[in-house]
This record gives sequence, C-alpha cells and structure tokens, in this order.
Amino acid sequence: MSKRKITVSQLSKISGVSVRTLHLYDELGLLKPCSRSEAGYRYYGELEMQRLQQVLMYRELGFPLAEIKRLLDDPSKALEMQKAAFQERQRELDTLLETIDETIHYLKTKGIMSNLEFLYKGIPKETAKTWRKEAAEKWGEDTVQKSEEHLSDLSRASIEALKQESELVGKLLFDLRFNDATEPLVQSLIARHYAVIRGFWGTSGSADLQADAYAGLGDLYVADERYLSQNGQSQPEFAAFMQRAMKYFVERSLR
Amino acid sequence: MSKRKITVSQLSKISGVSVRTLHLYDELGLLKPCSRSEAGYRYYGELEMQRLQQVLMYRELGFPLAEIKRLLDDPSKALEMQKAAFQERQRELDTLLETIDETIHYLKTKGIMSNLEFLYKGIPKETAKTWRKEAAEKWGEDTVQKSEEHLSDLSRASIEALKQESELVGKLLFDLRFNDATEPLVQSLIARHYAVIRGFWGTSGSADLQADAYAGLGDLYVADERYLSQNGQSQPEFAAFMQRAMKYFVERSLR
DNA sequence: GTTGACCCTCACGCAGCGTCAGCCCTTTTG
DNA sequence: CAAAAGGGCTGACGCTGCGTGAGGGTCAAC
Repeated sequence: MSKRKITVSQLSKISGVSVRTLHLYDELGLLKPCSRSEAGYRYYGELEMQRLQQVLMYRELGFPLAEIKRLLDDPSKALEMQKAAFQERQRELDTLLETIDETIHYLKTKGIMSNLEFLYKGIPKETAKTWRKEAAEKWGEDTVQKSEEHLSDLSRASIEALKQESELVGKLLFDLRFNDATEPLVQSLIARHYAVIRGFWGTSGSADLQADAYAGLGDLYVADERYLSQNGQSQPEFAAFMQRAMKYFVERSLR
Repeated sequence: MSKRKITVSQLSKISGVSVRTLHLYDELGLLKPCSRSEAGYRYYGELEMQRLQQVLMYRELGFPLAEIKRLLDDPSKALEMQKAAFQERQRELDTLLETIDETIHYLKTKGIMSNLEFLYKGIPKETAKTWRKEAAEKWGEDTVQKSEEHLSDLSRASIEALKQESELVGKLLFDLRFNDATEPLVQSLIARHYAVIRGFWGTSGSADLQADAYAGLGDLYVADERYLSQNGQSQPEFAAFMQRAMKYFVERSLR
C-alpha cells in the first residue's frame, strides 16, 4: 500500500501532460487531487494516477473532456463507451476499404487499368474479387494448425505489406532506370507507384490535386536526393528517370 | 469553359463544409470568391472549387489554416509541403510498427507468449524476424511477372488482413465454444483475440486499462447479441463462452 | 534571512469554427 | 404589384483544450 502522494509537477512529468492541463482537469472535476495542503497545494495518489490514465486513453480516442467525465463518473455507462470505440474503429476500416475500391474504380475508368492489364494477363479483370476469393479459400481451410501458422504474421503483415510494396515497386523501377521513361512497362509500374503513394498519403483530395501532388513529388525526388538514395548512396540518374516517368504519367494518364 | 458561378450555400452543399467556414476562409484570404455582386453576395467559380479541394486536403492532413494559405499562395513552397506530408505518413507507419513490436514484447514479458508457444512450436521464437525474412525471400525473386502477380493484392491485403484475422480468430473460437473456456488452446486463441482487439482500438492506454476494457468487452458481447451474431443469428451460448474465456484470460494473464 | 524552486489563482489568447442577431436582397406567391 | 419566404451579408459572442504569462504565496536549504 503505497501511501505516497505526488505533486502536480511530478504527476506532470510522469504522465507527460502539462501542469496547466492538470489544473484544468481539476477545475472541470475530471481529475481532482486526493488532498490539498493548507496552502492549497495539490497532492495526487495512486487512484488519481489511474484515473488520469483513463482520461488520457479516452482523450486519445477523441472523446471530449465533458464526455469523459460523464463516462468515468457514471460506471454504468461503461458498456456504451466500449461500443462507441469499437464501432468507430470498424467504421474507419470500412471507409479504408471503400477508398481502395474507389481508387481501383478510378483507375479503371481513367483507362489506366487497361495499361496495367498487360502485366496481369492470365489474371481476370476483377482483381479485387479474385483476391477476396483466393483469401477465402486460403483461410477457409480452418484446421487449427495450418491457420495458426499464419496467425501471428498477419497484423505485422498488414502494415509491413504497405512498406514492402513500396520498396518492391521502387526496386523494379530502379532496375529499369536506363530504359525509356515512356515505355509501357515503366509506365505501368509508375501507375502502381502512384497508387502506393496515394496509399501513403491517404486518399483525400480530388483527382486533379492528387495528380499535381504526384508530379510535384517527382520534382522532389530530384531536388532532395535522400528520397531515392540506396544504402546511403544517392542515385541522381534514377531520380531524373523517375521524374521523367512520373511527369509523363501525369500528362498522359491523369489529365 | 463553364462560366457558371456558384453561391456560398451551393458550394457549401457540394463541398460539405459549412457556410460559416466559407465566410471564414474568405476572411482569412484562404479562399476568396471570384466575384461579388453589388449587394456583396459571394460567387465562386471552377478555380475556387479546386482551391477549396486543396485546402480541404491539407486540412485533413492536419495543417493549420495559416500554413495552408502560405503553401497555396507561394507555389515555390510546394516541395516543402509534399515533403511534410510524405514524412508524416512514413512516421505514422513507423510508429505503428513500433506499437506492434511493443505489443509482442509486452505479451512476452507478461508470460502469455509462453502460452502461445505450444501453437507455434516448430517456428522460432523471433516470429517477427522470421516473417521479415520469409517476406524478403518471397519477394526477393524479382522476376517481373512473379512479383507482379502479388502486387495489386498487397494494399488490399494490408487492410483486409486485419479484418480477416479477426474473423478467423472468431471462427476458431466459435468452433471451440462447447469446450472449457479455461483450457490452454482456448486461452491462447483468446490471447490472440486480445491482440487483434487492441489493433482495432489502437494501442493507447496503460496495460491495466486495456485489460479492463477487454474484460468489459466480454460483458458487452453478452449484453448486445449483435456483436457475435452470425448470418443474422444471435449466438447466446457463444457469447457466454467468450465472456467466460475473456474474463479468465484477464484474471490469469493480464493482472 | 534569503535564495531558489515550487505552488497557487486569475486572466488573456489561440484556432476553428457554431450560432445567434439584425439587416438587406431576390424570388416566389397571392 | 406587394408581401412573404428564403437566402445572403456582417458583426459579435461562445465554445473547447489548452499555452503562457502576471502577481504572489510556500518550502527546503544554506
């Protein structure tokens, strides 16, 4: 039973929030010190630290302070709040999936997909659906062992894949850096690169703006060699190649 | 050349921002109407709509309005802003990877990993590194065709995998719903379930709080049958099973 | 007793809007 | 043709979640 009380600044240092914030939380009744000295000094105990953790957790989830107070003061609301957080996450994932669908649709209608098709010949048009089915088959065989082998990989994979993909596309393009920037193979890879970059950026903004931004990135590659350096070696001719290819891609396929 | 001008409320409806916001942006010089009627009415044209899109794009990326104005008014700053956006995304991905590492580390030190190991026997301890290597080998053979087959899958996969994983774990647990909630196999799957849920929620908050939240989720499953319903059929005994298993897991492994 | 390092309470300021109020303009309706 | 309805305009104040002082007490050490 640690009985030690802690001052504002100490709590501030421990928790990472400012003293001012603690003052405010006190004022709002969100986090009151467990005791005060005669001089008015605030002292916090174990329970207060726990409560602060809770406050910060919900704050991170985007809850307004007033709501956090309600939730923490009325424990019967606990279920509600779990629900909200959970559904929020679900919604985010759904919209992410939607934007990917939109991107694909966008690429198709803009005629870029036809460009890509020569790479994908042998694979049916509805790549997305194919992917879904393959995944379903792959993961459908739910013998415990087999599935479990993949299990721990997946959440890592989900993020890692994004980085890997970007690296892969970069690698392929690097190998082609002495080719003509306008030839179909290069351009189809650039289209893929574009999609990946959109993935990194998020997908807000109109098509036009994305195009501008993408073209700008090509200039950036030339201006700042760090972006495309490999093993610490800058690759000026690769940068120039990318700039040409991206520019051509924007002109031809995105306008 | 569409010459049609548009009023505030119309632009508001199209773009989804409030009229007040448009007024504010005008005042700040962020988005001025292309013309005004004698009565002072604001009229916006094509260019203004495009500019608004840009503003909203950078706003979504978290740029303050003042900075957005600087960026858009001074085209020479374009490179800087691309840089910022790009690095921001990179940083987010990095921290995501970190939190996953932390989670794994956390599970290990808490002794849960030892629980899981019986499922992973045959696979070395450093699952993460193994995964990295496997991926490198798999994608290292960079003959264009082979790699390209996976390419379009990846960005979908990254998000889909998270959902798939959660569904898979749920499915496995469902098949075990008549078993004892405390037996090792069930508990190791629950541990996985816990990790996935953390993934959905994000990973803020202390270990204690996450534990509380997780236990609470178990209650939620029982309280609201929609969470665990399959094909529209609610599964009360499954919910009860999950509640037992999760509760036991929290008591045994997280306290 | 004095010097710092703390602590306190106002109180103002900031972004990014929401939300009136009070008034003018334009379009529709009777 | 006039009146009502529906926008639009410009202030101006409010809100959240703090940062950043000012002005002043307190506490431990020297």
